Amino acid sequence: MLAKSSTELVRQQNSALVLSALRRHGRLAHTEISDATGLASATISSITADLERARIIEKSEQQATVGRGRPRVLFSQRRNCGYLITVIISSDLIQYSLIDYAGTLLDRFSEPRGEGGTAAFLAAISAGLERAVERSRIDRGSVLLVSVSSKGLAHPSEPVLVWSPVFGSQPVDFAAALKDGWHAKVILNNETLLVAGALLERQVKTQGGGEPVLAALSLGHSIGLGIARRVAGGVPEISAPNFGHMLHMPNGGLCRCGARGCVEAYAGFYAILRAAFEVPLDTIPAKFVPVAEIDKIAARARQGNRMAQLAFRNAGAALGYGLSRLLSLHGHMPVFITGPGTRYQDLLQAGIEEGLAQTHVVRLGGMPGLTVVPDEPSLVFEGHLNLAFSIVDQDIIGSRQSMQAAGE
Amino acid sequence: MLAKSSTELVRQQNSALVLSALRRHGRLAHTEISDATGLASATISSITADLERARIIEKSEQQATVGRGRPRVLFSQRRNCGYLITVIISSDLIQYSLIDYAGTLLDRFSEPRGEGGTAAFLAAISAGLERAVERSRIDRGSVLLVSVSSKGLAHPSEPVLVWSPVFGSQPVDFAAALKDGWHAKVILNNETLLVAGALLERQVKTQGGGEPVLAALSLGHSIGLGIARRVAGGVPEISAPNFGHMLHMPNGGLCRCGARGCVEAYAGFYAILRAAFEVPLDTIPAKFVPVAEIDKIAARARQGNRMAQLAFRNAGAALGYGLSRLLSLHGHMPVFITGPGTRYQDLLQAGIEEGLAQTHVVRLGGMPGLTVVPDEPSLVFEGHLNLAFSIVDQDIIGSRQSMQAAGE
DNA sequence: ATCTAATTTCTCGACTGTCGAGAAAAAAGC
DNA sequence: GCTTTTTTCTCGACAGTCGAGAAATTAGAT
Repeated sequence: MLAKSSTELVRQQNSALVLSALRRHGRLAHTEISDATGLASATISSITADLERARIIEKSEQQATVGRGRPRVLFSQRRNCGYLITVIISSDLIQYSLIDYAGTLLDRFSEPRGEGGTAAFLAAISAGLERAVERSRIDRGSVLLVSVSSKGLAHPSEPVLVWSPVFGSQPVDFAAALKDGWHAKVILNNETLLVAGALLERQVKTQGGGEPVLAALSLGHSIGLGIARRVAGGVPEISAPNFGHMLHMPNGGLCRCGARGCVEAYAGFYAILRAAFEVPLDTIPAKFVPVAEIDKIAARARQGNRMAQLAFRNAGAALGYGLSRLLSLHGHMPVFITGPGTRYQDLLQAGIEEGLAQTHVVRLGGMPGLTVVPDEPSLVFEGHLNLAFSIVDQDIIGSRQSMQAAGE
Repeated sequence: MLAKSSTELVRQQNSALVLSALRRHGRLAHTEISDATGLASATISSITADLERARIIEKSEQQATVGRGRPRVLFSQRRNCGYLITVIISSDLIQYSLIDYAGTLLDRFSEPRGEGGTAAFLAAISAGLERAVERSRIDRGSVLLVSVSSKGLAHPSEPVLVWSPVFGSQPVDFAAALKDGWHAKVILNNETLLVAGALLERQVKTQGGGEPVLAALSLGHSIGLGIARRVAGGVPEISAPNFGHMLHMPNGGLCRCGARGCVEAYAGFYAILRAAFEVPLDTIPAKFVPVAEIDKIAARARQGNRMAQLAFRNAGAALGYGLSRLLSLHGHMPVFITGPGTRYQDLLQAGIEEGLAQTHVVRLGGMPGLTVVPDEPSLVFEGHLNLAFSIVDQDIIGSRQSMQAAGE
């Protein structure tokens, strides 16, 4: 069923539009907002007045005026309107970042990821969040959103990790990490989903468009994939399919997930290690492989060692076949490769292309663009900010009380 | 970028809401529309008055009033507001249906699909369309939409068949089938996409909800797949990925598409034939296999013939592995199996389940629901109507002239 | 035959929103 | 000090939704 519309929703939508223009371009003047949003000047006056009264945005201190005419009044988000904490979970560390409403990074620290079960893990995160607010002397209640990312499968609507390399199918509910005194909403997303979102937003910013859809492939100990698509409504649609554990080969090598023949069981770091040393494919996979170990194999491969070369080539082929299936089921799209595994791109490339080349989609639409994007951590952080602020802004605008009561 | 909103769009949205309620439930009274849409009674008055003035809806002739109180006034679409033609292309026939704006089928006929290239094909369709309007003495100009369906890959936005079993990658632009005097828009969709859309709408109607996503799998000479998803906005999102030509097995059997190892090259009718007779897998596939031929193989399989059994089982496995990949990349969802191939479900089932069972998604989310839905043709037609009328209604409402000028 | 209750449709005024035009503000140049 | 230029702000017109209650119309009671 379609949703009904009303004049209030119109104002909400257009307020969101103003706020998102401010996010994208930073400080803007009245006229600039009007240009960016397409709304009439009078409408901008009305909306900015509302937002200012609600203490969501503020007029920046005057900067040196340039050119003649009435000086511009720049608007920007009120820094202490609220805060955002991002929690980036990787295999060995948990990184916490505190960001104010204007998007400025206030604090960042990492803590080693301890051993133990999900309870201990959640307790550690809970402590980390407490530490984050205490270090900056910020009221817990003013944290609007905690944005968590991890590898693995996130529940589509709840902040629950449905499957992860570390805890398997034992669910982890991050909502439980917030104790009393916190009012923040908690969201959880797959890491590579955020990367895909960040890449799409970068495209919008630089080319003002470009292809409307892309995939991000993260190579490392595990294999991550995110898809981002610009869709009619305006809000991009991002998802993180279970690519790493899609079937590559029936009855194939044993994977960390317990299944057989997953893509990861051929292309993950542990799989490359296994293949290079000709360990039987049903060997229980290594919990963790230091990058140095794979570097050694890569060095041998680059020196001509056949077995090492084959390990990378097969890994590439698993990825290529997997990508060909991705393109078959999601349509043709460019692929951006990121993660620690990109340093072996020279050894993987041939296999990837071989795997891709056979399929009908590729024969029809051509080889998809394969671009290596090295700096995964900043993409993840960017993705966090994009997604988190769009949610925070939506929530703030949605709660009409804040817009009206604050005006008293 | 988000889209800007305005009060006019609000009216558009709500008018569409009223029209879609009318589509779903048939004739409705003022109060019923209000209940169905959630709009205030006064708003319904205003909108229905507009639509009536624009000659889009009309008050039905009074029917026997029941119960006391002021008698209801029922609204329904004005039949001759415009017409819709559906063109359903199958391997041997082309079926034309003429439907009025109220959704009543006025005429239907089929013509054999001739030989020849794309030009001859388009000319035949052009003639078929002419015949459709002439038989019912309808003005070409009052046909609002021609909705075409076919197997194969449709262009995402244009009515162009990008790949089809018959014409291969030679594109067919159905817009060219309309000559002078026609103002209709032409849309083209994959047949199984329409099936998926129809199944989703049926779920909405009966259960008022149910799972928000499903897949339709059509088994026949070729393999079709459609995905339908209820999404926040209200308009369902339907797509037809290139499932049949997704890679099933690297360097596998030759497919009609020219690639090797496609799902279809193992699960299509010609593939079952090839496997049952132990013809080498790189044999050029048969253009067309009569169902009777496959029936014979099925009979032999049911009588215990090993080779025939294996042919079906391998076909099932190709489908099962393919579906497991679908679930990996699109999330867990129930699958509805349709098409002529459903009559061999008993022989395919085991293979399908075997192929599905191995994967991570299935181990996590359980075996997906597999439901056989026999009557594919009516699903296709239903899908045509759903999609076509939602577009027609949108267009009619969108063209503001019709709403205002008609009031003179 | 008339009155009352029930039910539905229609209308009015209040409210919220967008927009265009032009007034007001404020700095730079002459 | 006046003019030009540029930006912001304000006003009134217009479009839309909503709640309340009036108007319409029938069934049943008296």
